[in-house]
This record gives sequence, C-alpha cells and structure tokens, in this order.
Amino acid sequence: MPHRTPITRDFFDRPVLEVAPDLLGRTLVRTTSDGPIELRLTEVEAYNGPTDPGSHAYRGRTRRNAAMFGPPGHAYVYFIYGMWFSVNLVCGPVDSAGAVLLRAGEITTGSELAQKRRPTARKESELAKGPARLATALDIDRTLDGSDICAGPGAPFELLAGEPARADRIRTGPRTGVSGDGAVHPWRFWIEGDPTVSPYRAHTPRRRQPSI
DNA sequence: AGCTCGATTCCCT
DNA sequence: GGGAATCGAGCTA
Repeated sequence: MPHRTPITRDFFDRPVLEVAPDLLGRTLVRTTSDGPIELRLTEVEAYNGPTDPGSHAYRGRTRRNAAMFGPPGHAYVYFIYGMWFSVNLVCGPVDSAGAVLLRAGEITTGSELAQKRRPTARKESELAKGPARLATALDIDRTLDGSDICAGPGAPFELLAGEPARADRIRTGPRTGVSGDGAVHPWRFWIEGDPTVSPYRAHTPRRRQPSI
C-alpha cells in the first residue's frame, strides 16, 4: 500500500480499540490557509464510548461531545483547561461514541508553520508532544469540531496510510491523566522509543482551596 | 446562580 | 515536583 494512499471511512468503522493502535505511524494531513502540515502519529489513546468512565461520552450525549456520537471518520475537538484544544477521531458505529485522542506525533511536513504556532518548542520533537501541543501545532480549534477526515484532498483534514507501526514496536499502558475507574484500562498506545511520545503522568487531583 | 475541576502546558524551584 | 493560567461543562440547588 503506497504511503500516500488516503485512508477511507471503513478504516474507522471498526471498534475503537482496534483502530487506535492501527493509527500509529499513519500520516494526518492538516490543510491550513498557510499550507499543509503533516503529522506522523506516534501516541494515541482510545476512549471507549458511554460505558468508559474516562470518556467524555460517559454521561451521555451533550452539545460538547455530540461529534463523538456521530458517524465515524470525523473529528471531535474539545476545549480544556480554559486554554487548550484536543483532537479525537471518531470510530465505530454511530452512537457507539468511540474516539481516539491524538496525543503526539512527528511533524513531517510544514515544520516551519508548526514552529510559528509553537514558539516555545525548543526541539522538533516537542512541536506535537502532547495533545494540546499537537492541536496548537496543527492550528486546530473548535471550529474544526465535526470535520470529516475522509472528505478527500484539500479538506481541513486527511489521513494517509503512511507506514503503520510494526506490532512489536507498539506499547500499551494506562491513559494519561485519566482518574478513577477509567485508569485501569491499558488504552494508551505509543511507538516505543519514539522521541515525540509524551511523558506519562498519572492523574493528580487538584488541591482544594486551603480552608484557613 | 454558584461551584468544582478537567483526556494540559509552562515556568519556577 | 509544584503551582498558575483560564474557561466552561456539568452537577448541585
């Protein structure tokens, strides 16, 4: 399969736990007004629908998470911590609300554009190391929520076959920053040894205001 | 109407 | 390793 073959919607029809590791090594093309930025995915997390306590879908459909409950092959973009965005790719049947969080990758095209967006990055490997950094580097915000990933060249997003990661290089572990019962599942997937993979952090409960 | 805290990053010690 | 920044979804009332 040639490197630059577009991935079609049936790729996303499968269960999210199957799609997530299969995304590693694939190329996400983000077409901006300034030109294309391409990202080789190195780290993702699966969020497994309404029964997954770690998922935004856990409490059912809301205005924010509506895209997750929509058709596969679309983006779910959400705003977090008052200043960042994160990007997911929706998987599985409509209403199953499966989504893969794109956590990190290697910028392979348009690194000048990404640098401009991420001036604090000191190394190429830091441009998209972490979900909010990835979204910033690729100029992704809430206006792209619900975008079709499989609409073809020139759309805001496209996914290319790339070079899927070898199975023996894929590692799994608990999801970063997920609390409670959602933390037990090893649904984080990354390419072992890749310098763009973000460091694992366990969930840290935020301290309450000190009561004097 | 008010409150808590999050699928984080950055900067400081 | 810890705290600040910053806003809004979702819960409690």
